[in-house]
Amino acid sequence: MLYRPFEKRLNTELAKHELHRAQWTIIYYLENINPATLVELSNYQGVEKPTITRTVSQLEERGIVEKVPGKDKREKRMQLTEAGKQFYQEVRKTVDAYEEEILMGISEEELKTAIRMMDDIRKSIIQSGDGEVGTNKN
Amino acid sequence: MLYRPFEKRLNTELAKHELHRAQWTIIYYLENINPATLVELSNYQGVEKPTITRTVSQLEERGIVEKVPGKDKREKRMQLTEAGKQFYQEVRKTVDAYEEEILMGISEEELKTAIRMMDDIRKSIIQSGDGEVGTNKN
DNA sequence: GTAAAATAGTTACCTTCGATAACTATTATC
DNA sequence: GATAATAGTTATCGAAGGTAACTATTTTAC
Repeated sequence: MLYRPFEKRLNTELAKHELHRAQWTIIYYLENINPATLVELSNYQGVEKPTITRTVSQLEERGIVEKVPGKDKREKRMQLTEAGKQFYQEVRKTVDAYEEEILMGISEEELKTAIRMMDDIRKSIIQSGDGEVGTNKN
Repeated sequence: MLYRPFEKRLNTELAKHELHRAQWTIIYYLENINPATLVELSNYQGVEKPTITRTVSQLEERGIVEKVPGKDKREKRMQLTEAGKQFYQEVRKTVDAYEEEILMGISEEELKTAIRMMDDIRKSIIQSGDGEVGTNKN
Protein backbone atom coordinates (compact mmCIF):
# COMPACT_ATOMS: atom_id res chain seq x y z
CA MET A 1 0.00 0.00 0.00
CA LEU A 2 2.02 2.82 -1.39
CA TYR A 3 -0.22 5.74 -0.65
CA ARG A 4 -0.15 5.74 3.17
CA PRO A 5 2.76 8.12 3.65
CA PHE A 6 1.12 10.61 1.28
CA GLU A 7 -2.07 10.70 3.20
CA LYS A 8 -0.36 10.80 6.54
CA ARG A 9 1.82 13.69 5.59
CA LEU A 10 -0.99 15.52 3.84
CA ASN A 11 -3.07 15.26 6.98
CA THR A 12 -0.37 16.79 9.12
CA GLU A 13 -0.17 19.68 6.63
CA LEU A 14 -3.93 20.12 6.59
CA ALA A 15 -4.04 20.03 10.37
CA LYS A 16 -2.50 23.51 10.29
CA HIS A 17 -5.89 24.65 9.06
CA GLU A 18 -7.83 22.20 11.21
CA LEU A 19 -8.77 20.22 8.16
CA HIS A 20 -8.66 16.55 7.28
CA ARG A 21 -8.18 14.89 3.94
CA ALA A 22 -11.85 14.06 3.37
CA GLN A 23 -12.85 17.66 3.97
CA TRP A 24 -10.14 19.05 1.74
CA THR A 25 -11.12 16.77 -1.10
CA ILE A 26 -14.60 18.26 -1.08
CA ILE A 27 -13.39 21.85 -0.87
CA TYR A 28 -11.02 21.15 -3.72
CA TYR A 29 -13.78 19.74 -5.88
CA LEU A 30 -16.16 22.61 -5.24
CA GLU A 31 -13.54 25.19 -6.10
CA ASN A 32 -11.85 23.52 -9.04
CA ILE A 33 -14.47 21.41 -10.70
CA ASN A 34 -17.94 22.56 -9.86
CA PRO A 35 -20.56 23.38 -7.33
CA ALA A 36 -22.05 19.92 -6.98
CA THR A 37 -24.87 17.86 -5.59
CA LEU A 38 -24.26 15.31 -2.90
CA VAL A 39 -24.63 12.51 -5.41
CA GLU A 40 -22.03 14.05 -7.70
CA LEU A 41 -19.57 14.31 -4.85
CA SER A 42 -20.38 10.79 -3.82
CA ASN A 43 -19.65 9.42 -7.28
CA TYR A 44 -16.55 11.48 -7.73
CA GLN A 45 -15.02 10.33 -4.49
CA GLY A 46 -16.22 6.78 -4.67
CA VAL A 47 -17.89 6.87 -1.26
CA GLU A 48 -21.48 6.47 -0.15
CA LYS A 49 -23.85 9.36 0.32
CA PRO A 50 -23.98 9.40 4.12
CA THR A 51 -20.23 9.84 4.22
CA ILE A 52 -20.52 12.98 2.11
CA THR A 53 -23.44 14.27 4.14
CA ARG A 54 -21.34 14.12 7.27
CA THR A 55 -18.27 15.77 5.84
CA VAL A 56 -20.24 18.53 4.17
CA SER A 57 -22.07 19.22 7.43
CA GLN A 58 -18.76 19.84 9.16
CA LEU A 59 -17.79 22.30 6.48
CA GLU A 60 -21.17 24.00 6.65
CA GLU A 61 -20.83 24.50 10.39
CA ARG A 62 -17.56 26.27 9.77
CA GLY A 63 -19.16 28.52 7.18
CA ILE A 64 -17.00 27.17 4.39
CA VAL A 65 -19.71 25.50 2.36
CA GLU A 66 -23.33 26.43 1.81
CA LYS A 67 -26.26 24.63 0.25
CA VAL A 68 -28.36 26.35 -2.37
CA PRO A 69 -31.52 24.93 -3.96
CA GLY A 70 -30.93 22.85 -7.07
CA LYS A 71 -33.12 22.46 -10.11
CA ASP A 72 -35.37 20.12 -8.11
CA LYS A 73 -37.00 20.48 -4.76
CA ARG A 74 -34.96 17.39 -3.89
CA GLU A 75 -31.60 18.59 -5.04
CA LYS A 76 -29.28 20.81 -3.08
CA ARG A 77 -26.16 22.16 -4.67
CA MET A 78 -23.13 22.62 -2.46
CA GLN A 79 -20.87 25.58 -3.10
CA LEU A 80 -18.12 27.44 -1.31
CA THR A 81 -19.14 30.57 0.58
CA GLU A 82 -17.11 33.74 0.13
CA ALA A 83 -15.25 32.90 3.30
CA GLY A 84 -14.83 29.39 1.95
CA LYS A 85 -13.17 30.62 -1.23
CA GLN A 86 -10.77 32.70 0.75
CA PHE A 87 -10.06 29.78 3.02
CA TYR A 88 -9.33 27.66 -0.03
CA GLN A 89 -6.63 30.08 -1.12
CA GLU A 90 -4.93 29.92 2.25
CA VAL A 91 -4.92 26.14 2.40
CA ARG A 92 -3.85 26.04 -1.21
CA LYS A 93 -0.56 27.66 -0.25
CA THR A 94 0.17 24.95 2.28
CA VAL A 95 -0.78 22.19 -0.12
CA ASP A 96 1.29 23.71 -2.93
CA ALA A 97 4.33 23.78 -0.72
CA TYR A 98 3.73 20.20 0.29
CA GLU A 99 3.34 19.04 -3.29
CA GLU A 100 6.38 20.89 -4.43
CA GLU A 101 8.38 19.28 -1.69
CA ILE A 102 7.36 15.70 -2.29
CA LEU A 103 7.53 16.01 -6.06
CA MET A 104 11.03 17.34 -5.98
CA GLY A 105 13.10 15.30 -8.40
CA ILE A 106 10.07 13.84 -10.17
CA SER A 107 9.89 14.70 -13.84
CA GLU A 108 6.81 16.22 -15.42
CA GLU A 109 6.74 13.25 -17.76
CA GLU A 110 6.73 10.64 -15.02
CA LEU A 111 4.03 12.44 -13.13
CA LYS A 112 1.77 12.68 -16.14
CA THR A 113 2.23 9.02 -16.93
CA ALA A 114 1.39 8.01 -13.40
CA ILE A 115 -1.69 10.18 -13.12
CA ARG A 116 -3.00 9.06 -16.48
CA MET A 117 -2.48 5.44 -15.54
CA MET A 118 -4.23 5.72 -12.23
CA ASP A 119 -7.12 7.48 -13.86
CA ASP A 120 -7.40 4.75 -16.46
CA ILE A 121 -7.46 2.12 -13.77
CA ARG A 122 -10.02 4.00 -11.80
CA LYS A 123 -12.30 4.29 -14.79
CA SER A 124 -12.01 0.60 -15.49
CA ILE A 125 -12.90 -0.22 -11.91
CA ILE A 126 -15.90 2.04 -11.92
CA GLN A 127 -17.04 0.80 -15.30
CA SER A 128 -16.83 -2.82 -14.27
CA GLY A 129 -19.64 -2.04 -11.89
CA ASP A 130 -18.00 -3.40 -8.79
CA GLY A 131 -16.75 0.00 -7.87
CA GLU A 132 -20.25 1.35 -8.20
CA VAL A 133 -21.44 3.78 -5.63
CA GLY A 134 -24.45 5.79 -4.73
CA THR A 135 -26.94 3.31 -6.11
CA ASN A 136 -29.08 2.51 -3.12
CA LYS A 137 -31.20 -0.23 -4.55
CA ASN A 138 -33.62 -0.90 -1.74
CA MET B 1 -7.67 11.22 -3.96
CA LEU B 2 -7.11 8.72 -6.67
CA TYR B 3 -6.62 5.58 -4.62
CA ARG B 4 -10.07 5.16 -3.07
CA PRO B 5 -11.60 2.99 -5.76
CA PHE B 6 -8.60 0.65 -5.56
CA GLU B 7 -8.94 0.11 -1.88
CA LYS B 8 -12.68 -0.22 -2.02
CA ARG B 9 -12.58 -2.80 -4.73
CA LEU B 10 -9.67 -4.65 -3.13
CA ASN B 11 -11.62 -4.87 0.08
CA THR B 12 -14.61 -6.42 -1.62
CA GLU B 13 -12.27 -9.00 -3.17
CA LEU B 14 -10.59 -9.74 0.13
CA ALA B 15 -13.95 -10.03 1.83
CA LYS B 16 -14.32 -13.35 0.02
CA HIS B 17 -11.68 -14.61 2.41
CA GLU B 18 -12.93 -12.59 5.35
CA LEU B 19 -9.89 -10.34 5.13
CA HIS B 20 -9.39 -6.61 5.11
CA ARG B 21 -6.70 -4.57 3.46
CA ALA B 22 -4.62 -4.00 6.59
CA GLN B 23 -4.51 -7.72 7.32
CA TRP B 24 -3.61 -8.64 3.78
CA THR B 25 -0.77 -6.14 3.72
CA ILE B 26 0.82 -7.90 6.68
CA ILE B 27 0.32 -11.37 5.28
CA TYR B 28 1.81 -10.18 2.03
CA TYR B 29 4.87 -8.77 3.73
CA LEU B 30 5.51 -11.86 5.82
CA GLU B 31 5.32 -14.13 2.80
CA ASN B 32 7.13 -12.02 0.23
CA ILE B 33 9.60 -9.95 2.13
CA ASN B 34 10.43 -11.46 5.47
CA PRO B 35 9.37 -12.76 8.80
CA ALA B 36 9.46 -9.50 10.68
CA THR B 37 9.31 -7.84 14.05
CA LEU B 38 6.47 -5.57 14.95
CA VAL B 39 8.70 -2.55 14.57
CA GLU B 40 9.73 -3.59 11.08
CA LEU B 41 6.12 -3.96 10.04
CA SER B 42 5.32 -0.67 11.63
CA ASN B 43 8.03 1.13 9.68
CA TYR B 44 7.23 -0.60 6.45
CA GLN B 45 3.59 0.30 6.57
CA GLY B 46 4.04 3.74 8.01
CA VAL B 47 1.69 3.14 10.92
CA GLU B 48 2.22 3.12 14.66
CA LYS B 49 3.00 0.00 16.65
CA PRO B 50 -0.36 -0.47 18.35
CA THR B 51 -2.05 -0.60 14.98
CA ILE B 52 0.17 -3.49 13.97
CA THR B 53 -0.30 -5.24 17.31
CA ARG B 54 -4.02 -5.29 16.79
CA THR B 55 -3.98 -6.49 13.22
CA VAL B 56 -1.44 -9.20 13.95
CA SER B 57 -3.54 -10.39 16.88
CA GLN B 58 -6.49 -10.92 14.60
CA LEU B 59 -4.34 -12.99 12.27
CA GLU B 60 -2.93 -14.97 15.18
CA GLU B 61 -6.40 -15.86 16.40
CA ARG B 62 -7.15 -17.26 12.99
CA GLY B 63 -3.99 -19.33 13.06
CA ILE B 64 -2.50 -17.52 10.08
CA VAL B 65 0.40 -15.87 11.86
CA GLU B 66 2.52 -17.03 14.78
CA LYS B 67 5.07 -15.30 16.96
CA VAL B 68 8.45 -16.88 17.53
CA PRO B 69 11.14 -15.57 19.88
CA GLY B 70 13.57 -13.12 18.31
CA LYS B 71 17.22 -12.58 19.07
CA ASP B 72 16.18 -10.69 22.22
CA LYS B 73 13.88 -11.55 25.02
CA ARG B 74 12.04 -8.43 23.93
CA GLU B 75 11.74 -9.19 20.26
CA LYS B 76 9.11 -11.40 18.70
CA ARG B 77 9.30 -12.31 15.08
CA MET B 78 6.04 -12.77 13.23
CA GLN B 79 5.80 -15.44 10.58
CA LEU B 80 3.13 -17.26 8.65
CA THR B 81 2.08 -20.63 10.00
CA GLU B 82 1.82 -23.56 7.60
CA ALA B 83 -1.90 -22.93 7.37
CA GLY B 84 -1.09 -19.28 6.84
CA LYS B 85 1.12 -20.01 3.87
CA GLN B 86 -1.57 -22.09 2.30
CA PHE B 87 -4.09 -19.39 2.98
CA TYR B 88 -1.80 -16.90 1.29
CA GLN B 89 -1.83 -18.96 -1.89
CA GLU B 90 -5.62 -19.03 -1.96
CA VAL B 91 -5.99 -15.33 -1.45
CA ARG B 92 -3.22 -14.74 -3.95
CA LYS B 93 -5.41 -16.18 -6.69
CA THR B 94 -8.17 -13.72 -5.93
CA VAL B 95 -5.79 -10.80 -5.78
CA ASP B 96 -4.06 -11.83 -9.00
CA ALA B 97 -7.36 -11.93 -10.81
CA TYR B 98 -8.23 -8.52 -9.42
CA GLU B 99 -4.93 -7.02 -10.47
CA GLU B 100 -5.07 -8.49 -13.89
CA GLU B 101 -8.52 -7.07 -14.36
CA ILE B 102 -7.76 -3.53 -13.27
CA LEU B 103 -4.43 -3.41 -15.06
CA MET B 104 -5.93 -4.48 -18.33
CA GLY B 105 -4.76 -2.06 -20.98
CA ILE B 106 -1.96 -0.65 -18.85
CA SER B 107 1.48 -1.15 -20.31
CA GLU B 108 4.32 -2.71 -18.38
CA GLU B 109 6.26 0.46 -18.99
CA GLU B 110 3.64 2.78 -17.55
CA LEU B 111 3.21 0.62 -14.51
CA LYS B 112 6.90 0.54 -13.75
CA THR B 113 7.19 4.29 -14.14
CA ALA B 114 4.30 4.87 -11.78
CA ILE B 115 5.53 2.48 -9.12
CA ARG B 116 9.04 3.84 -9.25
CA MET B 117 7.75 7.37 -8.95
CA MET B 118 5.56 6.64 -5.97
CA ASP B 119 8.38 4.87 -4.27
CA ASP B 120 10.67 7.86 -4.84
CA ILE B 121 8.10 10.16 -3.35
CA ARG B 122 7.56 7.89 -0.42
CA LYS B 123 11.26 7.78 0.32
CA SER B 124 11.52 11.54 0.17
CA ILE B 125 8.63 11.88 2.60
CA ILE B 126 10.10 9.43 5.04
CA GLN B 127 13.55 10.95 4.77
CA SER B 128 12.25 14.42 5.43
CA GLY B 129 11.38 13.13 8.87
CA ASP B 130 7.78 14.21 8.86
CA GLY B 131 6.65 10.83 7.80
CA GLU B 132 8.53 9.29 10.68
CA VAL B 133 6.95 6.46 12.55
CA GLY B 134 7.60 4.09 15.36
CA THR B 135 9.78 6.42 17.36
CA ASN B 136 7.97 6.65 20.64
CA LYS B 137 10.02 9.29 22.34
CA ASN B 138 8.51 9.37 25.78
C1' DG C 1 -53.89 10.71 -14.20
C1' DT C 2 -52.56 7.94 -10.63
C1' DA C 3 -49.75 3.93 -8.61
C1' DA C 4 -45.20 2.30 -8.53
C1' DA C 5 -40.38 3.08 -9.09
C1' DA C 6 -36.51 5.94 -8.95
C1' DT C 7 -33.76 9.76 -7.09
C1' DA C 8 -31.76 13.18 -3.55
C1' DG C 9 -30.78 13.54 0.82
C1' DT C 10 -30.80 12.38 5.92
C1' DT C 11 -30.40 9.80 10.39
C1' DA C 12 -28.84 6.15 13.27
C1' DC C 13 -25.63 2.88 14.02
C1' DC C 14 -21.62 -0.21 13.03
C1' DT C 15 -16.68 -1.31 11.45
C1' DT C 16 -11.96 -0.54 10.07
C1' DC C 17 -7.91 1.38 10.89
C1' DG C 18 -5.39 4.93 12.19
C1' DA C 19 -3.30 7.86 16.54
C1' DT C 20 -1.68 8.93 21.57
C1' DA C 21 -0.67 8.08 26.22
C1' DA C 22 0.93 5.27 29.52
C1' DC C 23 2.60 1.14 30.78
C1' DT C 24 6.03 -3.50 31.37
C1' DA C 25 10.08 -6.00 30.29
C1' DT C 26 14.44 -6.18 28.48
C1' DT C 27 18.81 -4.42 26.65
C1' DA C 28 22.45 -0.77 25.85
C1' DT C 29 24.98 3.09 27.31
C1' DC C 30 27.57 6.22 30.24
C1' DG D 1 24.71 0.24 38.47
C1' DA D 2 21.59 4.13 37.16
C1' DT D 3 19.69 5.96 33.06
C1' DA D 4 18.44 5.60 28.04
C1' DA D 5 16.53 3.31 24.60
C1' DT D 6 13.96 -0.42 22.42
C1' DA D 7 10.11 -4.01 21.69
C1' DG D 8 5.76 -4.77 22.57
C1' DT D 9 1.03 -4.23 24.87
C1' DT D 10 -3.35 -2.14 26.64
C1' DA D 11 -6.80 1.25 26.83
C1' DT D 12 -9.04 4.81 24.69
C1' DC D 13 -10.02 8.17 21.07
C1' DG D 14 -11.07 9.95 16.30
C1' DA D 15 -11.57 9.93 11.19
C1' DA D 16 -13.79 8.04 7.65
C1' DG D 17 -15.84 4.56 5.55
C1' DG D 18 -20.26 1.28 5.19
C1' DT D 19 -25.51 -0.45 5.55
C1' DA D 20 -30.28 -0.12 6.64
C1' DA D 21 -34.11 2.39 6.87
C1' DC D 22 -36.34 6.48 6.37
C1' DT D 23 -38.71 11.21 4.05
C1' DA D 24 -39.69 14.07 0.24
C1' DT D 25 -39.90 14.71 -4.41
C1' DT D 26 -39.89 13.46 -9.32
C1' DT D 27 -40.36 10.05 -13.23
C1' DT D 28 -42.22 6.28 -15.40
C1' DA D 29 -45.64 2.86 -16.58
C1' DC D 30 -49.99 1.43 -17.12
